[in-house]
Amino acid sequence: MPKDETQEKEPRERILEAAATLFSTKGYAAVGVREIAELANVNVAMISYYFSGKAGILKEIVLRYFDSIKAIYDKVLAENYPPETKLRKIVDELVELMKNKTIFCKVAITEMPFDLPEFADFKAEVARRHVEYIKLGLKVFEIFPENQKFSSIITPAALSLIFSHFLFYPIIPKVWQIEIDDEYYDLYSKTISTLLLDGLNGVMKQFINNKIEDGK
Amino acid sequence: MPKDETQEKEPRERILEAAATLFSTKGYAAVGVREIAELANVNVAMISYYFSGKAGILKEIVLRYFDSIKAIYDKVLAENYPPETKLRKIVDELVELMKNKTIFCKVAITEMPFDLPEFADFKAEVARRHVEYIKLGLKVFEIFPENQKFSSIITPAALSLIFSHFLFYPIIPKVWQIEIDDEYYDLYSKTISTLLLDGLNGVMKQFINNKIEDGK
DNA sequence: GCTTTAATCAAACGATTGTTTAACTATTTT
DNA sequence: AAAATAGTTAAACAATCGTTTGATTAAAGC
Repeated sequence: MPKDETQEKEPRERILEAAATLFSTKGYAAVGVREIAELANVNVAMISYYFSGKAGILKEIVLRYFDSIKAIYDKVLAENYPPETKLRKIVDELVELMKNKTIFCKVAITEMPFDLPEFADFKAEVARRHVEYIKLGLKVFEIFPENQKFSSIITPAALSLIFSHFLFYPIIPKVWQIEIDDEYYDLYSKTISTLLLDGLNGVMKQFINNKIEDGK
Repeated sequence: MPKDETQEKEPRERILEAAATLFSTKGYAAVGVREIAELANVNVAMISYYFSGKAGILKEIVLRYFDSIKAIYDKVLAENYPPETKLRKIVDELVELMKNKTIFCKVAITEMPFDLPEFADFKAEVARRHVEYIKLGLKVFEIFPENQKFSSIITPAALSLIFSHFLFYPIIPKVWQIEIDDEYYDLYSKTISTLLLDGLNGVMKQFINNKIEDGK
């Protein structure tokens, strides 16, 4: 059997994929650089060489994730559909993204809740860059365009709703005896879309009622 | 100023709270035992003495979280309300739980997606113990009592929806300029309840339609 | 008051952490 | 072909990891 190393991806990409795989199952902090290097089939020093440190890998993973999100966002918003259709398309695209880039998405999402000093500036910058986008989106979808509190509740709710499957992933096959295939993800996408859209409709009604009660 | 050490909680509890605080912000794997001991104002050896290791702390945190969930579950299920009211009460109680035990809940939830070897058996056991409960709940709430796939989608969706605020917590104040107080949590609880209930109603309709399409 | 048990401590354990160094090979550039 | 750059390596770096040891103090049992 000839060595297929020539057909292997470049070292930098191998490191990124190996790291994403390990981060997604064990979490960023629980993974050592030697473990990554071994899985990527490179020398440990290559991590600092290409990413100037372990933290650099996570930063690139998170950036790639946000770029994917942005691409979906731009694509759907450019189309000329009614708000509800746009929202359903967004959900479909996000589920599709997670199917194709599962480990990258899972890493970006599961590391969000944590506040490590070495990522403080990075996170602030990433958050800043995406604020306008989130707000623009809420305006396009015609969801509480002017209410800060509702936005701060709805946006995380929608995102964690869409990604819920991946947050609970290692638990799900242990609890329910189901086969997770393309058919399952179709049902998943459709169900989450409906849950989100019908739910948002209800919240909109509640929002309007609250306004009336407040005498506005 | 006299030393108030006598009024301090017992060492074991201090360790638990210090660890929960640190785990919730930095994640389990990123926190060292010396950091915990320092914050708890105890000697490092006390961690192994009381919890037989760092992993023991996380196990107790997770167990306490599940006990709280179970208590809420038992309480609401024992009451005689229609399914929708029960579900809304569950959400209210869960939000209340998160307000009072924020760091414990956040730790239990944020560590769920990870699979560390030292917790493999523990997680399997915890999952096993709660399968019957989840299934019983879906039956009581009259939500797809017999459909495995829908259950496996809806249950994680509902949970991550309810807990979404805490998953995104460090991000939220950076993106939206809002004051997070009791009033905010009231709105949060009401909004999430509506989103979930109206969303579930929509999914139920979809479920019934699918059955008809399948010719059942 | 003696003995036993529980609790706490500083110190050291070996293992592992992320990163850097300096030598080396391979590839480009000139 | 010579020089320069890029890529890769094993080894060592200091720092930190979680845990254990053995001594010491405090509390409880009799």
